[in-house]
Amino acid sequence: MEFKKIIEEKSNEYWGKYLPHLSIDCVVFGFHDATLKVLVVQMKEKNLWALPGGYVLKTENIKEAASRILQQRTGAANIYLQQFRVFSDLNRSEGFFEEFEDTIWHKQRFLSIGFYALVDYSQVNLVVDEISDACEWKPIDELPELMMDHRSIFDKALITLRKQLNHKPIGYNLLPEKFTMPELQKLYEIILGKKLNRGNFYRKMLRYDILIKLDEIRKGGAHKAPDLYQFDLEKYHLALKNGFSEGW
Amino acid sequence: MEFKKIIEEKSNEYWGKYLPHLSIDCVVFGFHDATLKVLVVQMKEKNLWALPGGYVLKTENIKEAASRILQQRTGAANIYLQQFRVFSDLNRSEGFFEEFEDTIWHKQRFLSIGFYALVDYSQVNLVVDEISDACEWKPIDELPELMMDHRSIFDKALITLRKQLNHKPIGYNLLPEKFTMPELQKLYEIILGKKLNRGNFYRKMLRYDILIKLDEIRKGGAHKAPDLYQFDLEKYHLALKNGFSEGW
DNA sequence: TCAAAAGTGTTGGCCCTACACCCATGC
DNA sequence: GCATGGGTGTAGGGCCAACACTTTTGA
Repeated sequence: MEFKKIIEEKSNEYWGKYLPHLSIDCVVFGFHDATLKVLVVQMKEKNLWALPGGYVLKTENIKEAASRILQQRTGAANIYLQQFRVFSDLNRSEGFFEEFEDTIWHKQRFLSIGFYALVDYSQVNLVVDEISDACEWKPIDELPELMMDHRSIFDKALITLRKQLNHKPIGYNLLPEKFTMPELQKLYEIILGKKLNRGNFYRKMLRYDILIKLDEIRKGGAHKAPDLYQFDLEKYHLALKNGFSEGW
Repeated sequence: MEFKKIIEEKSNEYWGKYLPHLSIDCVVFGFHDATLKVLVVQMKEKNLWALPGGYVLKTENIKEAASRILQQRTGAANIYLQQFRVFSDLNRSEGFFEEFEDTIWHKQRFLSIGFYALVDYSQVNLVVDEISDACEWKPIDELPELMMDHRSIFDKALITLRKQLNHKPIGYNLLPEKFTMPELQKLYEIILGKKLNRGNFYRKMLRYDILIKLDEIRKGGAHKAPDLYQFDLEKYHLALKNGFSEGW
């Protein structure tokens, strides 16, 4: 079906189902191939990229809404979610649905609640929905141009992620269950945006006493097989309560 | 006029003026008499205390809304404001306006955007409005019972304030222009909830290089007159960009 | 044999805590 | 003289950055 038709059809349904004026946009981070990636969707016929988002049912709270939106998009449940900011500028959607009637749902003034999400890249199966042409992971330094104010939503999410690295279980949620020390270091380096010294990183991580060294190693790669670790969840959450010391 | 009458009268006006389902609640901090205080208002006839709050005009963004709400309440403009969280639980207002018609503005489901505000206590003139009996500063450890989920809004604000102490101009906005080193230290101790060593605090503050020592001292008190300082705004904001090192 | 990973050692420096001591001064 | 404030000294410890060396091992 044509984009305009779909939007018009949805409109009536949405007015009854969702809270007006309120949307949710998600910045979904995943880590793969030593790269931090973000989920973006391409709007049908608009040839424009956007952050995955949706609306808040009249019968749910905003975290449930974000969770539902992402489950539809990724197939994954129990995604780690943090709200980080409300975007409320009057002109944030500008003339985006100009060609539609004023009574259409999408043409309201929307305030958007920004969530960032951390997912295990390997657990995600992307879903392309009715109003999008594509749904893809993009490296954070190769993001396409995003519609409306989604670029600044992303920017703010990344800054928040960086600040919370020592206070939230970010490593745990972005990495697969088993991972190597170089992978963990790479993740930290990307989020912080700077190189870290290997030896010092290794010692500091072990000193935190939140990792369990497994009896396995990762075979198959070139060179020496790296050791595998996993988080000691109990100690990890205990450490997060206090926050790790800052200042890398 | 009677509380019920006022509410009913406001209702029609509000439906036209404000965005539905959305409210703003402010946790306003002030520092006075070596005590961190919070602004609370007493609801008329309800004998219940609440955080000062309001709604978002259809023609303003949320920061403008919070600013307007606080200006009406305190007479002060240019108040330092930070949004920190959206509160969206379905039962957060419970049966608070039970005795009213379902169509009344106040009986909607509200999502509330939490702001914290930092004000110079000495610059504030409190205003009691139509639907409140009182508007008072209360020490943070002597807060009265608050309506709805306002207690948890306050709790979250205080936690946020503590976390942001080294990343936002919190000292600057809570203190008068000129202040003494013991006052500054007291403020830090209260926000952090622990005693700090005087000599070390003094050296650390000076090392930051964000204070200007004035040629005046505060006469009149008992004992030795303490030196007065003010913030070097330029250096202060520069330092905040990077964030002071954590870990008191 | 080469390259990546693992593990360890060392150095100097900074900052933190804790405690202690000095001086100044208002009442 | 006493309480408060201003200012400084120091000892010990922790962590950090930077650098360097060794060992292990898969392809």
